[in-house]
Amino acid sequence: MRYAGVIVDLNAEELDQVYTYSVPNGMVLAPGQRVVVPFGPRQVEGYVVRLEEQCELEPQRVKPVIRPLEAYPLLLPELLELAQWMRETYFCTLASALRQMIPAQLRRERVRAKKLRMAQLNCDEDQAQIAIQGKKSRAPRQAEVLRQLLEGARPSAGLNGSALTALKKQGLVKIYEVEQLRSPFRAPIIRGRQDPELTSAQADAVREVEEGVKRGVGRFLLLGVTGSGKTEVYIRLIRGVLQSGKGAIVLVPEISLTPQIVDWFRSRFGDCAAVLHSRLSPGERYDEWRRIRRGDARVVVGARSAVFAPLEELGLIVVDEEHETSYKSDRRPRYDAREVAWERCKRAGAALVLGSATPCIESFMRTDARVRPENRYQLLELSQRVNGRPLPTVEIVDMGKEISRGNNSMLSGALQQALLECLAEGKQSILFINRRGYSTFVSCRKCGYVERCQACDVSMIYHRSDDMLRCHYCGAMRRPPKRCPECGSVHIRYFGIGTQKVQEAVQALLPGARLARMDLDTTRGKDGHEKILSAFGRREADVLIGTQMIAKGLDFPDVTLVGVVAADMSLNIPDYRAAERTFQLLTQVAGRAGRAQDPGRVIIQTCEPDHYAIQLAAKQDYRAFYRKENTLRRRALYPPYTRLARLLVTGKDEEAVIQKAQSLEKELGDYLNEESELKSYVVHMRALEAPLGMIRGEYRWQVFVKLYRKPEAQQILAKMDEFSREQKDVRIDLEIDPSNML
DNA sequence: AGCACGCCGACT
DNA sequence: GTCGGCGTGCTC
Repeated sequence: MRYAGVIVDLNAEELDQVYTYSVPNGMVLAPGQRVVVPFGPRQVEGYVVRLEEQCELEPQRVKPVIRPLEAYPLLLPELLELAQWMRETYFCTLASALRQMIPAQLRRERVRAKKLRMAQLNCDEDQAQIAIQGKKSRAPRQAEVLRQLLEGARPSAGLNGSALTALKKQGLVKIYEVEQLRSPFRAPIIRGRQDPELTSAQADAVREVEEGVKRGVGRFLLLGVTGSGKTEVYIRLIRGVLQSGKGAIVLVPEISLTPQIVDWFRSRFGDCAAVLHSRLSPGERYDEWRRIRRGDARVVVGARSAVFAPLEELGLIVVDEEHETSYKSDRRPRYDAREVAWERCKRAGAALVLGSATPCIESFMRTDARVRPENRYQLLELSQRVNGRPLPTVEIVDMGKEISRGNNSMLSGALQQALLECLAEGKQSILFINRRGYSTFVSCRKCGYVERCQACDVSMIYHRSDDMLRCHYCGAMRRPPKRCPECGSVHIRYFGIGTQKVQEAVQALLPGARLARMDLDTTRGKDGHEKILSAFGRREADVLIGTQMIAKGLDFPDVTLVGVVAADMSLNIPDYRAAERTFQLLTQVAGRAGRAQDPGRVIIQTCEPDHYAIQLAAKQDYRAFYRKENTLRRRALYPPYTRLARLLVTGKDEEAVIQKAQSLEKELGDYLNEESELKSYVVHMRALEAPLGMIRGEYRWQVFVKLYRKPEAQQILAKMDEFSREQKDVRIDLEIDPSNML
């Protein structure tokens, strides 16, 4: 008798164990295969994790496997191991880790392979000829089908009809089905695009990775200024991996997975490339996944979850723009794709390359020679733009001085001048506003009253298009007041900077210019994002005005001017990463300018011209920023020197939320007193109202725990996770080093 | 996670 | 009397 160890596909703590089933005679199973098993009074899907000859349980307790769901194992052994690691690291059930590794629609059989019915002759040509003659008058459809099959064509009609069934019955044809893959690629492949010659710095980086891999070094951080050609390094590394018969995964932030990027990868790797992202239809996603699983596609480009792509022989994982927050999952399990990538690479003997112009502080710290070798990243550097194009010149404009000079416009004299020149020269410009929302709020000039959303406790934003105030968080709408609700004054002022106000100011300055605006409002439709960018790329607009979302993306060769309207907006939010975010944003934005022949010009407007994040972004000096920021983090005991864990308590009942947060603090304190050796790993602990005390009508409190980064501290995190389990009245969510502290 | 069982209150 | 609310226990 054979037995199968099965993880049932139910996400509950009590069920997070291996159940043993007997394998009926004649059923062939392998680890990684999905099965249907009886479970209590019903049937559930499960994953076979191991096969055994022996079974410790009494025979009457063991039930047989009902059937396999597929004829082959969906999960590779390597991914089964990875799921085990995720369970321990992210405190999730094995079932929920395994769920990340297959297309979601596959569960409960909501998606199937698309089958194409095919027919082939089951007799020799002479017999077919005789049959055609015999059927010509009595069964013309059958004769036609046979004739087409004889010519080697797929019968054009009647593949599902009675003619074919009749032929099959007579034994003249065989009917079979093949899996038809739904390809998500729209454009035909443009083949034969030549790989360009590498610069010497690019070639060095490629060589260093290849040599490092031979010496057993597995992790690399590619620090490359914007426009230095990191992608070409990735491509060359992938070519090497393919040559050795292995495959590669390229992770990119979801926002950069545009059809252009996808087509571009296709043009370099042809059918060998597969793409996995959220905009694929369930069928497309399943079929791309199948192409990878079957080994037909060996280069996978995708967002976060593509780190689980079922490539059997993995040689390389690339994480592009590694500082992006989207690599951390915002749902349970809250995995970090960069960590998962490394664990997977270790098991597969593959190399991991993280690339960015502005790596996150945590990552860059690991390039330090003092870091233990098993945790260290080897640093690779591309410090020049390709073709020796200069970095754009960056000017910082002090907006405080502008106001004291009497310029109340949101566009400084320098920026106005530059916009005029840029338009006169027939070039394009980009204006960047780095925070929707925080901008156009309504306030009273007399008493300072600001209109706020009652449900979310943030200032409401004025939208000129429909003359309404909107809440950025819950979408609530209200008419702006004519008089101040506090003091009755009529001096209501629309304060701040939004994309619409900038658009109006620019239109007034450049009446003939064509403007395009890009923010959450104008990109709402399907591919809205895409449409605006490609229109701008086709030069259908002279000035592009937008938020965050234009900081990344494609090269626009005709853009010679980039203006940052208010650089300090993201600087003053209560988050220890505010300076890092601002630096990253400004550096990325500045990199948009002057990517072709013309030197670029960047103008940064700010009220804090001396802030190091702004100064060093202007100089595009990542290393200096790193040194400064690293020192501050060490002094203030912030990550990477510590770990921040927070239990976020949310709920509609304010009293219950506050009480729960405070009792959590107490329970955790009691636990630490019991396990006194753990206490020394805690820097401090506090229950506080969250910076955004209310969102969508729910109150928010948090218990913050700052821990030293020691393996022993994991126990404290496990305890906190235990506290975060199902509660009534409130919801509790454990986040570790949250990417958003609000 | 989801189903059976069981114990209580409210009704055709 | 019976229907159905949801707390409790169990699943190889």
